[in-house]
Amino acid sequence: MEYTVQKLGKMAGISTRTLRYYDEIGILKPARINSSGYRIYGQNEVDRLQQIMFYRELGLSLSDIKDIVTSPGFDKAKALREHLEKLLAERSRLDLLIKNVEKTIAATEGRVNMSDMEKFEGFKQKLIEENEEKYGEEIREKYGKEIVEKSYEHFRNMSKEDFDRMNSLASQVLETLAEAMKTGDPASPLAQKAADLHKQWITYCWGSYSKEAHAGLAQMYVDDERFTAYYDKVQEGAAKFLRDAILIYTGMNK
Amino acid sequence: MEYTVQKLGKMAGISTRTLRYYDEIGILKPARINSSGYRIYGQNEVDRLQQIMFYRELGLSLSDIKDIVTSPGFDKAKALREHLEKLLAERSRLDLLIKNVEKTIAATEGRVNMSDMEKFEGFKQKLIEENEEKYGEEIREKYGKEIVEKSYEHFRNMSKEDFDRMNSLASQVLETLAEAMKTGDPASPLAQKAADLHKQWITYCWGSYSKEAHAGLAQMYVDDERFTAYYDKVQEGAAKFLRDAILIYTGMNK
DNA sequence: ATTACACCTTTACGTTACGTTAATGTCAAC
DNA sequence: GTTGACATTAACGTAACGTAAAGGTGTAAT
Repeated sequence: MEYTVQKLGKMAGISTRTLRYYDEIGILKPARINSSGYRIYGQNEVDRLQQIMFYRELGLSLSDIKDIVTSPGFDKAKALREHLEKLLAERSRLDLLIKNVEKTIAATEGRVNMSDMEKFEGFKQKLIEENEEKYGEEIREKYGKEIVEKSYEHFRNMSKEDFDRMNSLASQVLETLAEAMKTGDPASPLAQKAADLHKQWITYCWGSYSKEAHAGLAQMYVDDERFTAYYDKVQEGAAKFLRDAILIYTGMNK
Repeated sequence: MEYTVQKLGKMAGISTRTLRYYDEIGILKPARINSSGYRIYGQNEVDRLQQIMFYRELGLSLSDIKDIVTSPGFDKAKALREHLEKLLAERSRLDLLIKNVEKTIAATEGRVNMSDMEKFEGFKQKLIEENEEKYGEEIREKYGKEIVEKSYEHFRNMSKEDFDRMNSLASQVLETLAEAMKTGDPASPLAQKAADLHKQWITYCWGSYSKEAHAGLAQMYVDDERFTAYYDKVQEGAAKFLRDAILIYTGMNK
């Protein structure tokens, strides 16, 4: 049986370009060239191509494969062992890369979260200021700028552990809030626990605390839909419930 | 502080060619070009180069790095996660390659052993023929060529299981021989068991059996130092002991 | 005979991240 | 003025093909 490039290529599942390339580098030459210059392959070439494909699947370079298939007495086992060494070295290199990339991703996501948080906090501070305006000049004068400055400062100097503890507190708030809502009572011990956790969380965030700001923030959770959405993912009405609990907690409900 | 290509290259531990290339692909352009056409880098460029080197160590392509360092709002975490995906895929590919190469090496070495065995057997047959000449024409006429032909044929058609069983028998011969030698008596049951195992081994090797050939081979174990060495690794005198046991077993000792 | 279409050919650029000449210009020192 | 260490651009080479481009061949249908 004789084959042209395309027939042989289809048999082996490779392109005609590949066959021409293999001819070019002398790894698989056609049995003969016909009068029109066409490459004609025979059974021997099919066999050799199968060998080539086999070694190629093992990831050997064409140069190595050439040595193997062209010199009959070639030490194939040695070539394979050397190839294996290379593969193992490459895998070690990859393992190291993967570890480092994973570490970097972790750090980067930390940073991204930090950065998002920073934005979030900045936004929050701005809202607090706006809010305090509603509550009156005297409060803003007393806490406003000071809190903002301290908060920014605090946030920038926050350690990884502080950050983790802060996030942990944030989830605890959500969890406790979910439980507390089953009681339906913002004055219930569980609801007050949620308010207390929320206070701790604020303290971590801002590095300082004041009832007024706390109550102001709580009101904002209801007034600003962006916050409402955040807390209402626990359950509908969660933002309102938390505000009520905090107002009771801070004694600002009277 | 200002740097020329060489100074910056030394700082970062890279070649001047690399810096020119980075300029060419627009990943790190010098702060300015002086009147002689020299590239002059400043602090910003040092910082950017450090970033580039960092991502390069994580194995990212320069094209990806370019995106990261040239557009400030680029989603680095996403790029890293995608990169990680690629790395993990590449490692899976490597794992598969490694497994296949290991399997191939095992098979190849198996084949090498087969081939070595074949040579060994061919050599043995030759010796048997030579030996039979000593024992007389009539035996060679009767068994010689026939055995050789059959043996070759048999060996070539041997299945993997046959081969494994044969090797298993070979080790059993050595084990039993070691035990038998403690008795010191080639006529002892254990020594006769060794001789019997050896007969089975021969039957597996040759696909046929004759007392004469068996006894002839046993004598060879003593006469030819290559065989002597093989059996004497069990203990000194093992080849001689085995020959005596076989001579008794075959009844050729009288 | 012409035409269409599938097949064949060679030549050559593009891919990645530079290494390596080659040919040539610049700067500071002797 | 020359030397030697620097700088420049231009160019090829690397691995294993993919992808045109430009053109010849084989055969079946018109």
